[in-house]
Amino acid sequence: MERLPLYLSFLRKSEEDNASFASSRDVARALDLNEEQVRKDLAMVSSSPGRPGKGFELKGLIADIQRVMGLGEPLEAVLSGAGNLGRALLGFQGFEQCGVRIIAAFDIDPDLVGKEIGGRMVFDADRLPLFCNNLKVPIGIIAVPASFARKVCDDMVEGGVRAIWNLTSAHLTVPEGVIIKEDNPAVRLGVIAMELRK
Amino acid sequence: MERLPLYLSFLRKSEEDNASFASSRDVARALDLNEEQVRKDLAMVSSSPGRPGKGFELKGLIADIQRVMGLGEPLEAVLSGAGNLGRALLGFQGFEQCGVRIIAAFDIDPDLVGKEIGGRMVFDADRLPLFCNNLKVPIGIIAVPASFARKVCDDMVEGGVRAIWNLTSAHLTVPEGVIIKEDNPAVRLGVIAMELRK
DNA sequence: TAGATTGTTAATCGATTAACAATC
DNA sequence: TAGATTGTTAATCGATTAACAATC
Repeated sequence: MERLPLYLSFLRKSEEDNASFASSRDVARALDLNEEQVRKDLAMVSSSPGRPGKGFELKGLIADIQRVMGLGEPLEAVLSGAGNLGRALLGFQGFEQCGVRIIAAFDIDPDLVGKEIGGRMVFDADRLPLFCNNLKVPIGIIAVPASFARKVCDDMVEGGVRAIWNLTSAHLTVPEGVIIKEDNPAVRLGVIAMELRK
Repeated sequence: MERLPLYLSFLRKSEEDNASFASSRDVARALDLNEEQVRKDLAMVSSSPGRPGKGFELKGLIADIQRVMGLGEPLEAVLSGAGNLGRALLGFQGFEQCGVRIIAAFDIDPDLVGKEIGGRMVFDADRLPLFCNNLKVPIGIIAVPASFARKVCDDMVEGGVRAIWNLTSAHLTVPEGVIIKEDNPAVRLGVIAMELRK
């Protein structure tokens, strides 16, 4: 699944170069992947079979990947925490390309509440549960200091959010049925360091 | 490997609570992991065997994990890009706990160069290769706009950096022997969205 | 001795890689 | 027909999970 966005961006680039077919080998080389793996992935998502000797028809393949990724109708997300990390996310281009749109931010800092950052309004953190409930927001992003993560997570669950992306160093437990993905930056960098030491 | 920091933080907490032993089950429950998996992990890193009926001795286990993670002598890292994301990383507590210390930041913005952020100096981006070479910095972090990522990556390789953490949406190819880890935020959030759609 | 928890060995699983016949 | 590339089937691999005898 995590390779789909990579495929998509490469295939779009190829299309701009006026190509009309792409072979697994082309894709694999451009993205430093295994050719067989790419072939298998593309066969999974493609609705029409690839043409032996030529590859996959670009237009159809791009449409298929977009369909699988749910593009065109991005899922909405709220962001809690409008500090440096939150602002970085609000400024990030590319979420829409991956099927997600951040529609609002929340913070407890009165100086930030009411401001607009990257085109999105910052609301008072207290209003997060009601906001999510009313708008049926399915995704929550936690970008607050670790000590507030537990509270924010609870608020999101209360608001009916179905998936949470936790960027803090706090470990969060959520009720059954809620998806949580923890991306602790320190852990990710730490793994690189450990690989280096070996 | 990515579980080691989690173990460490839980074990430290236990130690503060005046416990002297921790069983695999205790750890597994606290971190929502499989008991057998935890046992296997701990057996891997622990220099002294666990005590059947009691668990692992906290003090020794903590020391062992720290040793494996290389704590006490964190690896040094440079950060390229002192925008919102860069500043978030500079403010992040917890990298040291994972064996890495960011020692300097680099940016092309003259308004930022010469400033200090989170106790680290911001240097002109041009000076990155020389800086890394002189100080034998092993790790580089890329937090610039995607369009600059290729150039920054080349600079880091030129500077002798041996591992790169790429936080942009650009796909980077590096020479053999250099470790690269790509954490495209849009991809990570996109995967969550795809899981949600299923 | 009894109970809890370990370490080890085997089974399972999903993902990746390899091999090769099918086909445009 | 020949060549390139596909789709499929089997082999490999690493990680996780399960089972159970060993032991403090």
